[in-house]
Amino acid sequence: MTMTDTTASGVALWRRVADAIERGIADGTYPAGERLPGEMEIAEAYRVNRHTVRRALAALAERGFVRAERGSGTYVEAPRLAYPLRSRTRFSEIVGAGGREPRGQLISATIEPATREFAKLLGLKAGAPLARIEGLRFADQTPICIGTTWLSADRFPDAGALYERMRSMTKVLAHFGIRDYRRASTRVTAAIVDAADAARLDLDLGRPILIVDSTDLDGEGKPLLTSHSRFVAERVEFLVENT
Amino acid sequence: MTMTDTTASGVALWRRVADAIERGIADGTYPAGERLPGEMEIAEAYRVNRHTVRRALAALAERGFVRAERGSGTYVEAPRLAYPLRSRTRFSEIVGAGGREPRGQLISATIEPATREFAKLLGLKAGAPLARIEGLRFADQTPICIGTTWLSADRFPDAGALYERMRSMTKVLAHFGIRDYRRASTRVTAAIVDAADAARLDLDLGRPILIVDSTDLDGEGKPLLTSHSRFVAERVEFLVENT
DNA sequence: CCAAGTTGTCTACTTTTCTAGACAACTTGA
DNA sequence: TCAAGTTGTCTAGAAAAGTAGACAACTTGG
Repeated sequence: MTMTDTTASGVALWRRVADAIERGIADGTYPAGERLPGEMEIAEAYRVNRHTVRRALAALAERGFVRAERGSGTYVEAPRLAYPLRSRTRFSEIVGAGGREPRGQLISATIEPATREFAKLLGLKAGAPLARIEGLRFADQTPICIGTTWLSADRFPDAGALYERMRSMTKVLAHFGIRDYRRASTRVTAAIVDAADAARLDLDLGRPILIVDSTDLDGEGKPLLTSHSRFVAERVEFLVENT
Repeated sequence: MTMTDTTASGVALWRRVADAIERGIADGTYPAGERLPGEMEIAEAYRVNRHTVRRALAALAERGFVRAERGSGTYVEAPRLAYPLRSRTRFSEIVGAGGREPRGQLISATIEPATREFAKLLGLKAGAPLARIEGLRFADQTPICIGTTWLSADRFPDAGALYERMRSMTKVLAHFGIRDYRRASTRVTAAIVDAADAARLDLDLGRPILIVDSTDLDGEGKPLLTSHSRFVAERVEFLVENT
């Protein structure tokens, strides 16, 4: 594509460059995490001044599509995943709705006795066996979040193994005959990623994460599971329904 | 809407004004044929210089959306209906595809004996009874064309009454079990509208029309009907598939 | 450490867009 | 016929967008 466009389109040059680059990001020409061509190179490609390219990149950076690193280059940030926080929130559905491929990967599955806190959350006795399932979730190849889920090991035997096979908590619950469940509470905070999560999320140290603590209820309103998820802040944006 | 837009959007002021007016035309704020507010009035409404408004109107005029008349005002030209001329050409489908509501209205339905010419076209004997159906077709409230259709009165009894009820030739044919048919020949010419058509098409005298003569065949390749349509030139543009 | 290459920032200039005002040419309705 | 209101066309200037070049600050790889 060249910018040898004599048509007075009424769209600024820098905007056309920005749009072109954004298309390149969306269609995979510039994959997430990759380095864009240098400003000079882009300027030559579009036959435009370097400052015009900088204007375009600044606009893209503002929107979170790219990130400039002095002395190194400008890098593609995966477009943020629009993540609605509703009572019926399913990772796989949300990612799929965004036209991306959801994937889950088991990190660990253990059984541990319920603390008083978890027991209260899940309506169990303290010390009751809990399955603790930790999973890494992707949209396409991009890690989006790490989620730790606790649920009754008595009610859901072998939940960890099932998750490993099915790669989706929704499917695990369906396996136990639970066709529908809903979000009872959602709490959102932010923090700096710790080293373990940073490595798994392919994230630099010192970067922010969004933390979502939630509890889901089954059809009768009984607590089903509770989870603690850490989202890469720069890869998602939560949409809160204000009804 | 005001243009008190401090966001550096990268879209020229005149373009935003033009887009706003175009939306107004599309959504009926400025109905086809109506006079737009004066340039000064538009300029004040959008808090913009009159020359900027003129730039916007010039762009719209170039695209055929409006027509300026010195001393009088600027008038809305209905956006031209993109009308592909294919082997499978259905008025209702084409108009519907353009997001507009197709409508047919019967003008007259008579039975007349086939002239030698029509007999040859339709593969009938000279003098065989022909249904002659004249209809006015709209896209939304805008008259687009008047079509006169001839078809065998023996094969399609009461075609006129059916058309009056169904308001679509496609549906009339479907009623006789004809699920598909295709355009055999299409001939396009132009002329000046006559008084009778001008009145029905809500068109000034002296304005041009596009004349389409066509014959449709059924699945076995036998002639089904032939028609003579007069399109308001300024309301359609034909798209010819160059394969 | 150094050289090459990158982004960040500054000044200066040109070109285009937008604003401002005046007046001509024309239409409309009283 | 005339006055009011419209679009068409000038000139002029201010504001914004784009170009051009230089150099600083920084990263990377040898």
